[in-house]
Amino acid sequence: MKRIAESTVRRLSIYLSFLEEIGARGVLTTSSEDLARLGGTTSAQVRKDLSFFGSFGKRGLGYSVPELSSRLREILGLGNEWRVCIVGAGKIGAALARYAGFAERGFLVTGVYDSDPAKIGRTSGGVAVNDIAHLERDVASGKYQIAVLTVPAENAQQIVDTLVNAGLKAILSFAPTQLTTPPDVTLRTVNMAMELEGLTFALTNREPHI
Amino acid sequence: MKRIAESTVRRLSIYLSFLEEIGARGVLTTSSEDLARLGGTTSAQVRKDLSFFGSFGKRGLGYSVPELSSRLREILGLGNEWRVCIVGAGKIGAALARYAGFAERGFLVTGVYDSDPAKIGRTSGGVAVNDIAHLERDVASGKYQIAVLTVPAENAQQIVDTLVNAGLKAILSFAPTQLTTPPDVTLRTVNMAMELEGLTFALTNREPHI
DNA sequence: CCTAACTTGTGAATCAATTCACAAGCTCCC
DNA sequence: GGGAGCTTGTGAATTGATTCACAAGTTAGG
Repeated sequence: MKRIAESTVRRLSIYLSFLEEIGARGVLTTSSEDLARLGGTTSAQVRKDLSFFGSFGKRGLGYSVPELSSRLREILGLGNEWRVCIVGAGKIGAALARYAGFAERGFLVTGVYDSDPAKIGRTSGGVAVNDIAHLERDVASGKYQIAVLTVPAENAQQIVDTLVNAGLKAILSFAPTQLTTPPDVTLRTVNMAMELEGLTFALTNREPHI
Repeated sequence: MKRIAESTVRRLSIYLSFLEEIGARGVLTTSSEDLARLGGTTSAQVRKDLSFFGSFGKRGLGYSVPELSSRLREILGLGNEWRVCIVGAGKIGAALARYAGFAERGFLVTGVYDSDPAKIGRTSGGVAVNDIAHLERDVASGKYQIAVLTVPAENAQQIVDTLVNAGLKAILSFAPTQLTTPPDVTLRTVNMAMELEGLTFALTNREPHI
């Protein structure tokens, strides 16, 4: 299969979330035009995005909401459940561990890891906190498919290396630093300071008014 | 000034964070090659990114670390402090309110808002929680330049509309839904479910092995 | 002062993503 | 059955971002 752009995958997520919303309201069919309006893009973009994966609509009619939902869930790999661990039992780690949105989408947080002896053995966001010394062993044994990193920037790369060594293939990092992984390991980074800087850039460099 | 791509702005943030790191270690000059290596890009990309804003280096020599840092801080609008409010005093809101990374960069969280009477009057992440009924008034009076939204998807668009009405120009949303703003209001969205779906897409659609 | 060794800044070329535009297919209704 | 009215799927065209490649500037050393 041809390489799919990250922007396309992000839009598929958006389409799916709308399909589920209108599906829950009982809507049975929709069109690329509807999906575009709700997702802030164009109908041609929607059709092009979907066309990378097949042809799911009916000309003249549009798309079946349940069918397209189910196809997108399949494409996005949401058919089965995913076991997730959170590394770093700080405030953000705890908030994520109990974030309901994860469970709804089939992401099960089944372990939290930290290096602080004061936290090990307690729970964080309803999940037991384990000693980070066991992380490599647990990942290697296949206990998790995805790791979420909420650790300080200083430790992040070393933990990534440990996870990669143990065979993990997918990491979501909240550490405010640039990380590197081998090409077969997917890494996504959410950097809040960077997002805010995007805003202050816009505030600073905007035309005074139109 | 010509329109700057969002990807360029993100890279400027990365360059700045490296410049500050090596600057703190006493390094005085660097090159586009160094910045590229650390930031996971190419030296031509670094030079092109910088060229949109001026010419900050010396041929044959490279860039002065303190000077380029200061130029980038200026470009990104980090010269002054920014007053930020957090709307939604849940777990994530509280974690963000006390996130040290914000203060370090000049982002001051000076107010938290919520609609839950049980939370109003208490503190969240060390900041007083106000009644969301006062949000519009406070924004309109210029108390904040940036709002961070950590509210459920259902309420998010309505709060965005309130903020826009009150004259706010920059919003960072953690609500898992697509939001719309007028063109003169900058909105960035961080959607954790979407990030995880990017990972499962990769896990599901990857070549078995090379 | 002149050459060698670097590194920037930037047009031109390439590569990637988005938009256009239209043939083809489907449904409904007369 | 046939035409009107939609909407998809997709090559072609366009727009946008990245990479190339090299002239021009800088330093160091003899």
